[in-house]
Order: sequence, then structure tokens, then C-alpha cells
Amino acid sequence: MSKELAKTYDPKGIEDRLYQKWLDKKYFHAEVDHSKTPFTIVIPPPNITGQLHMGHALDNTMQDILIRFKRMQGFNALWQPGTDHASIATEVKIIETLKKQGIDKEDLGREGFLEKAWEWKKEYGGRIISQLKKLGSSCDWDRERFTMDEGCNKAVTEVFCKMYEKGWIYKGSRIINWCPVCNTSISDAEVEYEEQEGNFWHIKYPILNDDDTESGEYLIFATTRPETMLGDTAVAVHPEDERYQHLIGKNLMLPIMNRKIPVVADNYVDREFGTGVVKITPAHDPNDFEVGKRHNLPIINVLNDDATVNENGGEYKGMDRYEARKAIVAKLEEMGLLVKIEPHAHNVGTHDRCKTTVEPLVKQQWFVKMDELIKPAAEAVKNGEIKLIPSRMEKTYFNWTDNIRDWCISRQLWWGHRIPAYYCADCGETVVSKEAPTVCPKCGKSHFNQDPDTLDTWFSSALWPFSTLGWPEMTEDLKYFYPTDVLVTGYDIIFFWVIRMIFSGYEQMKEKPFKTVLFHGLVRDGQGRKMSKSLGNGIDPLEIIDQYGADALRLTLITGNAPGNDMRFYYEKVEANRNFANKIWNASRFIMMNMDGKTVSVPAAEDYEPMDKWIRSKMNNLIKDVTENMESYELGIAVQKVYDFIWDEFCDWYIEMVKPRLYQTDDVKNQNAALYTLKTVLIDALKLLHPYMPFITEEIFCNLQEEEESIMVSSWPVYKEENAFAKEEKAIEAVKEAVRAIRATRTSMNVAPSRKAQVYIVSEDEATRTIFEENKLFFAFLGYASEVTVQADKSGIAEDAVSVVIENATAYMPFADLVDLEAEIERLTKEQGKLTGEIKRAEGMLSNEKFTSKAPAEKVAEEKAKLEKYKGMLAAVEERLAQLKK
RNA sequence: GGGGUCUUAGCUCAGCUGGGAGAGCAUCUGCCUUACAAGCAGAGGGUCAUAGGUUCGAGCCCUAUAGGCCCCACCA
Repeated sequence: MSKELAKTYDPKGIEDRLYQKWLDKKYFHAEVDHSKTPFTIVIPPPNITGQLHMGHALDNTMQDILIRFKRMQGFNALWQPGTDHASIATEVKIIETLKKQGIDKEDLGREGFLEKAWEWKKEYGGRIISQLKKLGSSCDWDRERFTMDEGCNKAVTEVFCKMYEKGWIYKGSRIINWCPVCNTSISDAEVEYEEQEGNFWHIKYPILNDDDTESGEYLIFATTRPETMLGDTAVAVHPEDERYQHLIGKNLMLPIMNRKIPVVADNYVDREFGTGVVKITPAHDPNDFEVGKRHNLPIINVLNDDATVNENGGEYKGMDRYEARKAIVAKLEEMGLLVKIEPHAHNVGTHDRCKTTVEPLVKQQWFVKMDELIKPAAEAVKNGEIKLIPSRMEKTYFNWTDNIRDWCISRQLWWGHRIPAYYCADCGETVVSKEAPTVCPKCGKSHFNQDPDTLDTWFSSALWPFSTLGWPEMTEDLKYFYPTDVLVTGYDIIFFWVIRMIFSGYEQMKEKPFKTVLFHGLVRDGQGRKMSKSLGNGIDPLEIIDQYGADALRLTLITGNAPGNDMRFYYEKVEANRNFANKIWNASRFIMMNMDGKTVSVPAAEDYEPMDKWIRSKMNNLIKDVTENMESYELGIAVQKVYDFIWDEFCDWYIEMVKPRLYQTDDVKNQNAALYTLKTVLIDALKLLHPYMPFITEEIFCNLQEEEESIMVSSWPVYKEENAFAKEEKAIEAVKEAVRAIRATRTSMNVAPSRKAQVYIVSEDEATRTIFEENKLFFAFLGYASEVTVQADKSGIAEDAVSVVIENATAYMPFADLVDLEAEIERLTKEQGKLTGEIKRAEGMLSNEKFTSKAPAEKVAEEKAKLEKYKGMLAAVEERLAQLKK
């Protein structure tokens, strides 16, 4: 491969080419291999209707980082991909499309509609997959699954039948949330509450005497939904409310409907609220439904599925619920029964998909009984068998498990898993079975109708961690890869999905579905708003990839972000990360240019210079930190450290230090040691960065060396316990300190970098002199010195030379024509003040007996060492000041 | 009503088990130094929301207060 690299990194072309290479080499593919430890992640299956958005980009980047990291560590890493049929979302979308073509769902009929749906799936189902590939996702695409493929269908039927036999799935007439637009029941989790401005209509019902004549008295109450009065079957008061004791058991006349309804006593009523009287509509309010059950009240449903009034609504039949509301209020007013209208803001349940106000209705639906099912799921998180990150998510989790209600799983939709329940056309017997029954066990006839409903889309996704691995067959894959290791997902679907996978895993597999759940937050726009279609503030990840590259996008989504926290997306951040990619690119280009035409070989031990050992030592520590951070899922912290190492230590210091050695030609061995260190440290840095920035690291890796064909299957750098280079590390840090001090001084004096100066290092300490002597070459280069002389005293140095005090030494720079004595005194006086402050601080701590006795000895020693250092420096500064002031 | 979370440099955010406050962007000053101006060198900028407490030591732990955001519940 050519060593000629472009001056700026251009990801276009490179990314697609490398991804194709990885696919061709089958690097993403995992097979059962008992000689290796598996590491498994199942993808949160994106909807087939979906288009890649920032949330997907974040979610999948995190998973890809983990899976690439583990793969390099030698695990048998499997990232199991697939897509979700997304029952309601897809059905709604298809209906919309059909509508544009002038086709009505009902006209097509169930079969015709499903045909269209599968066509849709075929056309769009792959779109999101190809978008995930753009991101660099290293999923095992050979294993791609779909929630409605044959295997998943089998799993769903199996679970349904098993749980039905166990009595944990049942059909019942219960109050459910009904979406009048989507025309289906929805689960509690799908209801979103939003505050709406409404009214409190204060209404009164006439009280009847025992002989059913009107007493002339009234009971007053308030309601936010007056139209539901059509279905009122009682009025309730608190059993201990003195005001109404005499009315309990009496009857009222329900106006308009002219129905006699009782006054019942129930603890549900809050005496303090309003008049302490509540109208009871069991068919249209969950609380009223419960009250109705306790008092055996009739349930009168007054609404049709489209939220128009039905035949039970008398003269209002056919009216929309809101029209009926108006008409009924008008009628009550006319009858003199409307006391007053009060504005009232209240929470209204809406359908999370279409935002329609849901209508609580009593209907026959299928439910999953939750009380037993939830127990092991709650226990697993409680005892730490499943770890949630961040741990605060546990509270949210328990909030749900502690208040669990049965899960309504039937949907009046066509696109989804059809409920395997069959009803005998003759005797009505219900048969639940995997295969359509042929003979009725009750009457022996053989004509059945299958239940028309489908299952909640989350019913199949709850089985995803094991259904994708082959369940209900006990496949080798399932035995080997299950339980999976980590689930990465947004905190917004903890109830919909995470909990349901956990209880399904324990129930079906008798084992947790994953060991750890890593939550992330939402990606918001620059102003902190949710990205949404209606606001039009969404940023398309594909456009970002096109403009800046997938690596820059990935890094942007990960850096500076802690687990479970929302983040804002800024173009400036992407730019900064694109710049970082360019930085690595150029550093690599520099190294390769210098390697060009030379054979870089392993140097002899004595060929290394202290700076080589210093950077090696830094890298060794970095490996430890980064590995630990990644293993504890601190992805943002880990990459920040790699970023800092590459930019600061490696580029700004090491590469600069090494330049004089590269530019000389006398000492080939020394040069080789420098090149070898550059190359190997860069390779390790690229490896640590690879999970985050897979493309650029692969591109450079392949240009830099020939031994291995891909960085993604190379091995993760290993931390070496013993630090053999502690001495060199300290020495180089001391020289760096001197360089920094000299540069700062020069800048403060407005000395141009082009103006080199003679630099004298004066130190009474022999070890310090040795350090500067050994590192003279790079010290001179970085400290803008024309020549460096190291000596024990000040002999031969001009009186008015600029002095820079550092630890154990003073650097002198004679700038005969430049020195402004006043300014120099001022600078040194400032320095004196700073050092005095430091000394005061250290002395303060050390004179505190409680500190010296209670703090760890290590801390105390540290403070003592600092005190000594600053004292020495202060003495040098003061000596110099005295000299100048003479 | 219950719970969570946030309040750190001008902006956006890191800061893991308590041991002298960090990054990116922005600002200011010099530099086209033969890897990189998408760059280099330097600089300024914070009583870590407020008030208490625990501790030798608190951005970090505890309590209260104020403000922002989120989730759950749904008093009609």
C-alpha cells in the first residue's frame, strides 16, 4: 500500500471500502467455539419503518464500542442484529400510504392488507440496516433476525400457549385504554399523560324519595367529562361523610337518561375534594370500574370504538364524544341542573403514537397476569444478579415492579402475531394451541374461528434475547451465547422492553437475559429540545457521516457523556472530533514519512533514550486506565483519556522531542529506536481508539505495518505490572516542566520563537544536572535554545540574564539587548508571591496535628515533599531578586 | 401526591470509591517552526446554586432551601 497520504483526512470512500473489507473477511461473524469465552449483545431491534436517527446512532455506537473492545480482548464476540415488525407503528404507516393511493384498509381485507405489509417490509425493512452499516456497526449480519420471522413466530406461539395453560394469560372483560383513532386497545405503558386546559362542570342530580318521587333536593358534584353521565350507574360518597349519611342507599334520578341510580358509599371518595360526591361511570373510568365491581353496579358502555355515542346514549347516539359533551351541557343548563362551569387544568391520557386522547372502555381483551411473573425479575435486580447502569435506574425499575398491573396484550390490528386462540363456531369453546385445532374438544364439531386480534408488539420483543438464538429449540447457539452480557438501550423503554425481557427470560429460560443493562439518554438539539419531526429540529446522522465521517460522529456521541444522561448535539463538537481525526492522521503521516525507506527493527535496550521509556511508561498506564474504564462501561471517560494521550503526550510532546533524532543521520541505531517507539506507541494508541473510531484506525494501521491485516482482529494492548521506567518518567517530566517555564517566560517577554537564546541550566544537584545533560538535545529544541550549557554554579553567566526558577535548578537566558529590569523584577516578584502562597498552604496542612496523625502517611509525605520543593524554589527566586535590586 | 435528576469557566458538559477544580468551543497574545492553520506556543476566566452538618480534609457523603428538567400515580 502506498505511503503517500493526503494532507487532510478524508473519510469519504475510505469508510465504505473498509466496511466492505470487514464484511468480506467475515470478521463480524461469530460461531460457537468452546475454546473461547462468549461475549454477546443483542441489538434493540429498530422498527422496519424506521430511519436512522441520533438515538439509534448513539445506541449502536455504544454497542459497537463494547463489541469491538471485547473482540480485541479475545472474547468470542457476537452482536446479534435484527429488526422489529413494530405492529402499530407499521400498520399506521401502511394505512397512510394506502390512503394516498385511495385504498381503504377494510377494502383490502386482512389477507390483502398483510400482503401489502410484507411488501412494505421487503422494501423498507433493509433501509435501517444499511444505515447501521454506515455507522460502522460490526453486527453478525449472517444472523439477522426479524420479530415476525418463522423462528420468532414459533417462540411467540410457544410462550402464549405455555402461559395460557399455566393460567398466566387470560381473556377478560376489563377496563382498558382505547385509542379511537388507531382503533385498538393499548397497554398502560403506551398511555402518555399531558396537561390540558379543561373545565369542571358542576352538575346536580335530583334526589328521589323512597316512592321515587322527586324530593326537591339535589346532590351536587363536578366532572371533567360530562358526556360520560350517559353511562352513570351510581353516585358515590364517602361512608363516613356526615353530610351525606342520610342519602346512602337512596336513589337519584339520572337526568336526560331518566334512569334511577343509587347513592353508594365507598372509601375511594375523597371527602375533601370538591363536594365529596363522585358520579360513577364504571364503563368509562378505571376507578369507577373498581367502585362498580365492589357495589355490583351495571356497566353501561355508551361509546362506540370510534368514540361516538352508541345506542345506549339515547338521543345523542352517533355524536362524537366532544359534540355530545357540548350538547349534554347545554341540555343540563336548560334543565337547570348545571350549577357552574369552572376552568380546570387536568391530566389527560393520550396515545403515545398518535397523541389522540384515549378513552377508557370495558372490553374483552387478553391479559398477562403479572403478580407471579414479576417476582424473579424484581428479585434479580434487587440482589444484583442483573446490574443496571447507572444504578439510579433501579429506583425507576422497582417503581414499576412494585406497582405492576396486568398487561393488556391483545391489539385490534392486523400486522403482528395473531393470537393462537380458536373459538368453536358451534359451541363457542375456546381452544388455545400452537396449531389450528381440527375437532372441538367439547362438542366434537370442526369449525373454528381464530381470534382476530394480534399481540402487542412488545410481546415478541420481550423474547428477543433468546428467540434470536433459536428458542424454543435448545440450540447450541442458545446454550453458548445465552445469557447475553450487556443490553444497551435508552431509559425511555425500561418499562416497555427491559423489564419484559427480564421476566420473560426468567420464565422461559429460567435464567436472566443479560447481566448488565447500560442505559443512555436522549440526544437533544443544540437548545436542549427533543429532536422531533414536528419541530423539524432533527439532525440526520447520515448527513453528519457524509460531511464529517462516521468516526467523528461516533466520538461526538460518546465523549463528555455519562451513562443515562441526555446530551446536546452541536456541530462544533463534531468539528472538534473531525479535527482530532485529522490530528491522528497527520501524526501518522509524519511517522510514516520518516519511516519511509528505512527498515524499522526492534532496538537493543541501550539504544532507547529516556523519552522513549517515558512515553512507553505513559502508554502502559493508559492501557490500564482505559481498559478499566471500558470494563466498567465508562466509555466517555476512557476515550477522553485516549484523546488526551494522543494529542498532548504523543503529538505535542513525544513527536516534538523526537524530531532532532529523526533529522540527524549520524546515529542510525538511536534513530531506529525513535522510529520503533513512534510506530509501536502509535499502534497501541490506535488499538485503544479503534472501538470508538474504527475506520481511521484501520486505515492507518494497514498503512503503518504489514504484519497484521486488520486492527479489528488484532489483540488489545496488555498492561505490564512492573513499571521499569519510573525514573525516566520523572526525569522527562522535569525537563518538560523546564520547557514550559521557559516558553511562558519568553512569551511574557514577547520574545519571538525565531529568536533563539543561549540557555544555562544551573543546579547544585548532580542528578538534576545529569537529567538535563542526557536530554539536552530535545530540551534545546523545545526550549528555543541555540545552545544549552549545564553547570553547577553561575560562573560565566551575564549578570542581567533572565532567570527561570524550576525545581532543583535555575535556567538562565542572557538577552543582553532585551532585558527590561523593572519587568524582570515584577515577574520574579509575582513568582515569589505564588511560591509563598504554596508554602503557606503546605505548612498550614503540616502544622495541623490532626492532619499529620489522621491522614494516610502517603499524603503527609507528599505534602512534605511539596513544601521542600517550593522552599527551594522560593530561595532561588529571592536570591535572584536581591541580586537584581542591588 | 411519590420518586429521580440537575444546578461546576461566557456556552455545552466531564469529574469513577472524599486528598490541591478539568475538557471542547468561545475570548486575548504571539507564531505559516519542513505531520497537521482542521495547526503550534502562551494567557485570562470558577466563594463547584444557597445554608447547615459529618470529616484532619467535601464539587463528591448527610439534612434543609431555591430554581430547572424527567418519570410514575391520576382527586372525579
